[in-house]
Amino acid sequence: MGRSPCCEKAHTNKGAWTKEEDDRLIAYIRAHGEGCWRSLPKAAGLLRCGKSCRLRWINYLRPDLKRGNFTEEEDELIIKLHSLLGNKWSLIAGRLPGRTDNEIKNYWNTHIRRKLLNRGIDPATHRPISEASQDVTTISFSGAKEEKEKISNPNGFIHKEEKETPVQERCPDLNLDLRISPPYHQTTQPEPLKAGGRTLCFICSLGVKNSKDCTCSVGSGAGSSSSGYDFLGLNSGLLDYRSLEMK
DNA sequence: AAAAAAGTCAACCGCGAAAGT
DNA sequence: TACTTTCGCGGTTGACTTTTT
Repeated sequence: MGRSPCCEKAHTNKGAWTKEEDDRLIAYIRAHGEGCWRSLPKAAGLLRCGKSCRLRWINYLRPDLKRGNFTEEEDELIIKLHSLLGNKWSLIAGRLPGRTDNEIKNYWNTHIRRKLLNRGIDPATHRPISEASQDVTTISFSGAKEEKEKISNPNGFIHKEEKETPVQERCPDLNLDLRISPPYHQTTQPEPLKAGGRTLCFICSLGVKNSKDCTCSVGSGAGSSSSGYDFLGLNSGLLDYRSLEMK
């Protein structure tokens, strides 16, 4: 079987977009809106695959993009959100108007990681590096472990003992590769989060705008991300970690 | 001034989930 | 229910720029 390609690769351009291609894409989306990305290139007269068009539009051409340097407030928000959500860049981007997941991901990898390391904080675990290297080991999740090993052994050398001795994780709080739900059987609808005196469903608590999965009707229209809700309970401490079950 | 190294970021790739049939 | 198609996401690459030697 296998997955069919999203477009005919033989007849598509790759690499950097030209001004003309940008103009065509902008003009088409202005006229017809964002729609079927698969058919868009042909309809717009572009020799690009739909995926490429989507990416170009979302990450670069969208009129509501901010661009420019990140502010200190944005930095701190990204760090906070990353500590809660991990590498869920699209969710993080959803909380930063005008920023894209790709932009935030790049910014994290180039700036914030270093910034946290300079502060002595492990960017993977958001804990002090000294603590992380002493007694915290992520069990059986290679990505997180490799990250830790990189931090504690910057030259890449890994001690055999460290590598082979499983150590119980002391504070397994925010490794979002895990189901961070306690043994918990939900027989009825989970109690929604409350923020600012209003009730939020899980979808809205993550800042997902206009989701069809929204059960509280807050996410649509004027009430969502721009209204100053305390998403994730960052400010109010209302975060219910059971609601952050990721996988 | 030139070469090498490091940093940046747009774009690509492959996968999983959702939607459609 | 099974299969196919499309979309969206996160990881990675590589071209380009900037800084250092």
